[in-house]
Amino acid sequence: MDDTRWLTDAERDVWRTFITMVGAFGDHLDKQLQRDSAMPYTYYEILVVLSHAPGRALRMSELAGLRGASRSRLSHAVSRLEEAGWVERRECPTDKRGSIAVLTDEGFAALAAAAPGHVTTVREALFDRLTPEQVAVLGQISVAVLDGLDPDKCLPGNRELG
Amino acid sequence: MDDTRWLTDAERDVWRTFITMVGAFGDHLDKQLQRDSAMPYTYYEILVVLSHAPGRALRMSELAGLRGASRSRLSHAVSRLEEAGWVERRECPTDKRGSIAVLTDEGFAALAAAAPGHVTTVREALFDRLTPEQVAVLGQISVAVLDGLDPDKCLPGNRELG
DNA sequence: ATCGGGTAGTTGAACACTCAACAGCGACGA
DNA sequence: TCGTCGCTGTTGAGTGTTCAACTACCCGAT
Repeated sequence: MDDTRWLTDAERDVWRTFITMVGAFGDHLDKQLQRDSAMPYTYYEILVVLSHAPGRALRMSELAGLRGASRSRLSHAVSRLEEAGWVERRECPTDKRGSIAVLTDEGFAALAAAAPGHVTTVREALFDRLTPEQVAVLGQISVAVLDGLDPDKCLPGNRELG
Repeated sequence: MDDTRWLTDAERDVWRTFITMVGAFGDHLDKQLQRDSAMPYTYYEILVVLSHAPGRALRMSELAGLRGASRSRLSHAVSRLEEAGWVERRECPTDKRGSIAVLTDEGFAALAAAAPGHVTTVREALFDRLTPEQVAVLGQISVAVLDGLDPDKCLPGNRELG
């Protein structure tokens, strides 16, 4: 009664290499940002998204949607970023339920200071190690997998600051 | 004074798609295992590695090395797995500093029960969505990136149970 | 023998994320 | 007007990870 479609040996090799790479790569990214800029990668991404928004401000739920994060997670994160002086909360004028996260000048400066090291890490650990063809295929793979995970969003490109 | 090699537009698109995919895919994996088998993915992997070891037992540091985890993380994790009755700690006969993690029969049963759902999730979310060529390139990419992250290990294949 | 440096593993605090519950507000219909 | 329902955002508890000590032990050198 086992109708599970197990992985072939070749698939298993790819799978284990892939999942190990993803873990090690994520650790590498996080450690660099934590060491050089005292922020975890997820917080960096929040600052990036805010920095691209008009007025460097976004409703909490929009911010959560753009980053694929839960409202709870974002609320906790913004509280931390507020303590650091990088983000402020404002009331939403059109909807009293809402609250708006605004990137402060300090937050933008912290982001600008963190970006070169982060982008360099990404380049050295990823793009410099791949051929242009591999990069192209990686993009196709990512889109294909993402499409399968749900009726998805957050693909529209965010410009600048990697 | 900016000698940072920034990403091109095309690279940035690939990067954002890739990092979003990795996050969403990891969440997907974790949620499935947590929901169906009450364990996080990292614990599943510990059980997998133990199940392949001779006698289903490994020194803590070997286990940590094989899974790319810190000793601290592994120690906490094994404590949890011990509470669940899935792993036991034994003293190491040849080195009194050491301790040995042993997979219990219950732990093996839990792993066997969790494996089909997990493998099915991996297949549906990843392999079923890619062409054989893309899978092959994904393997190459993973090896290339992993090679760059440090004088690496943990590539030797682990057989069975995905 | 024992001293010193390195290794193995554990611990507790701090941090990040999840989950479930909650309060507050908007929108729509009776 | 008044409910009701759904949405927004926050909160606190529980879980997992990291970091920095710390203990206990092995090993090699003097």
